[in-house]
Amino acid sequence: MRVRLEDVARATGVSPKTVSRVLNEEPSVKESTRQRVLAAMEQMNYRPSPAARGLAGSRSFLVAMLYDNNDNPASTYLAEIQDGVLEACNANRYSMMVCPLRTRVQDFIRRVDALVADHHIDGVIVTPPLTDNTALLRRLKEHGVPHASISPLRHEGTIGVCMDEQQAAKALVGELVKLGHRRIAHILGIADHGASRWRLAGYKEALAEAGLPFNPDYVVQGQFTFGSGVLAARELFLRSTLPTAIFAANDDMAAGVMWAANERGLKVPRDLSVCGFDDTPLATQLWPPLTTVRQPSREMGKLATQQLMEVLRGRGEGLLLQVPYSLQMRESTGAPPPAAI
Amino acid sequence: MRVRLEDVARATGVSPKTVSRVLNEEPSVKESTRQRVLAAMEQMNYRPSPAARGLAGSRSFLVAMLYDNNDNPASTYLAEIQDGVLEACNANRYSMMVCPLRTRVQDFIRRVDALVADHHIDGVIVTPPLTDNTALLRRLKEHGVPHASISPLRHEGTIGVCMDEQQAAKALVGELVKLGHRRIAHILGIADHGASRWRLAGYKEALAEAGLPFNPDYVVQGQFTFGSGVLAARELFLRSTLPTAIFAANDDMAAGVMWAANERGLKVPRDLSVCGFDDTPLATQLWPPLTTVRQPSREMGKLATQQLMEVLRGRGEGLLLQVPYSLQMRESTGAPPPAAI
DNA sequence: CTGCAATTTGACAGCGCTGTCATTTCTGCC
DNA sequence: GGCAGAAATGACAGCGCTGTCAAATTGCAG
Repeated sequence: MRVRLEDVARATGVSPKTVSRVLNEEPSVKESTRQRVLAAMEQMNYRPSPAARGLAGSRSFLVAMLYDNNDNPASTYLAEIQDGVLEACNANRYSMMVCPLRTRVQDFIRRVDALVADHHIDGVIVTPPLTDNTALLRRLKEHGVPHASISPLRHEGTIGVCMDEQQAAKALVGELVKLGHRRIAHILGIADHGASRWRLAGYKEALAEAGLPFNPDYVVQGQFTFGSGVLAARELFLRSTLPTAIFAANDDMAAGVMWAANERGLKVPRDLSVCGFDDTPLATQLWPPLTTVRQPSREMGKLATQQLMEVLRGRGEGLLLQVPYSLQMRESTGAPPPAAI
Repeated sequence: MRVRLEDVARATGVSPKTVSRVLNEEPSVKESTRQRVLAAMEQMNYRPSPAARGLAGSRSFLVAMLYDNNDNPASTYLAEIQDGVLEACNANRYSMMVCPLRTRVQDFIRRVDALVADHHIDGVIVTPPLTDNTALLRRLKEHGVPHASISPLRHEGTIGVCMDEQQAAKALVGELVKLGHRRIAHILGIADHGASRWRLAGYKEALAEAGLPFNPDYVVQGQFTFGSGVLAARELFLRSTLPTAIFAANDDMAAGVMWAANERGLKVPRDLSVCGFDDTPLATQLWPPLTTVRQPSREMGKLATQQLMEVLRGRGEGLLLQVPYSLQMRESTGAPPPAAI
């Protein structure tokens, strides 16, 4: 029926344990033996049973991807990350489970316990904003489960992948300045998300560098959602002097700004320049196409997972990689209206 | 260390096998015994080991969600379905794996074999367009793995969930007719997808019912993607007499149509009415908001999974449920330009 | 009460693999 | 050529649960 490790052992003329050693890439197997075993595995189409491995051994070959189910970042962002994580998992013969967490629910840490205890998870991929949830991270540590983070707020002692979002935001706002804008507003993301902080910091930095004043009236709170972008824009439109450009902390909110601009009869970019952050598919589907910062989410999921794999395979400590950003200057930004200068 | 089934047995004063029976909801356990066991499980916080259950028993408590990775429908659509599937799985103490399949690759059926053989998958959720992939379905049958489908083309002998898309499309196009449109174009989805067929059929039916001629020049091929919507619209704009309304087979293509309309300086809905299908988040983020048909994807994922569970639990055959559609008449549709009548 | 079938419970092996520790085989070197 | 030590391999138990089948218990008609 099923080809078992024992069958491979018999076919090769070695003990099951030796086959197990080959399977797990353990040292101290003679090269010639390893080759014979590998050949037999290949020839017999041997596929180890994850259940048996999980039961007998200390590893489950399972990785969980955790994400926040309340303050859900755009689903496209998570979908892309998931895709990358999955690819890296499969390439390393690991399986992936997805695990939405409702951090607002007091009990959410129990879900993590259950996940780790039930499935014997080997490692975890943590996505924003969970990357900065101390209760979660502490619990993972207690369980002894290693994790890799995607865009974590704190960089020390963390592995995974990040992007210099502050620099990117600064560069983006710098471009607005170059276009001639002097009154640039910003829509914040959810308060304690790293993304919000960095993007705000980059915004401030760019203003300072351009010698422009930081005007608190031009900074309004958003929630990373489309709807919050609409509301924030409406609020900005109440200012006695309108901004000539709005930098929203992500694309969804930028889309909301453009929607609100349409609602108010403002033409983008003639009357108002708009830019976002992330370069989700939405960015190029809007009219006019949205100026934004490309964040290679899929790649980031993959890289973070690869770093986790390094740890799981005991090949090292794992690194916090930094991926490059790239500005996507598109048609939603342009020179400010002449009257405004 | 870990609470095992044996520990619960000892605490209750019964044999491990009896505890196992309670765990698996098997019949022929005295009610009083069941209660005592359940109480002990609860009190000791017993959590069965999936690995051990999978190894010893015939069930793995694992469900796989399959999706096509070439002709990828909008990721938001899949993300919503996944969310629903996951919810239903968790509610039934099942775990879910996601499994992208590249059907264009000759070898894709091997991936299915591997999935089923390795993980001993109990059941499968199949999403469009895999729902109609005969090679896949045959293979699942050979493996004896039951599946539930989401929006399958063929309804006979299938369980899962569907929507009367043809009726929905007919109703939607009917609304365009009511608004006064006489020249209504349609952008097709990928040829052999059920969604494409039904939506085209509904379009034709509505035309017939309104006594309008079916004009092949007004039906162009799309691929369900935003970009293909742009191309299709540009093609329609080459017609000597422009259509006054375009019904795209999904929202992404409809967004493409609106983009192309902007590009050509056509104002929606003044010069052109546009509508789509699915009611993805995109629909309300466009300007003007898109008229479309709401498809409750998340709910559909959940319902299909529940039907699968019925089968897995041996409680019946499972049904093919039908969920209701609902028209979302928004601002992308309006009366045709007076000159065009 | 007894006998027999139906109900409820338990003993035991084994699912396919890995951890531990013992054993064998191979080195290099005096 | 023989020996210590390293390298390679194997024997065996057992991970936590369920399937099979046998045993004990119960219910009920006669």
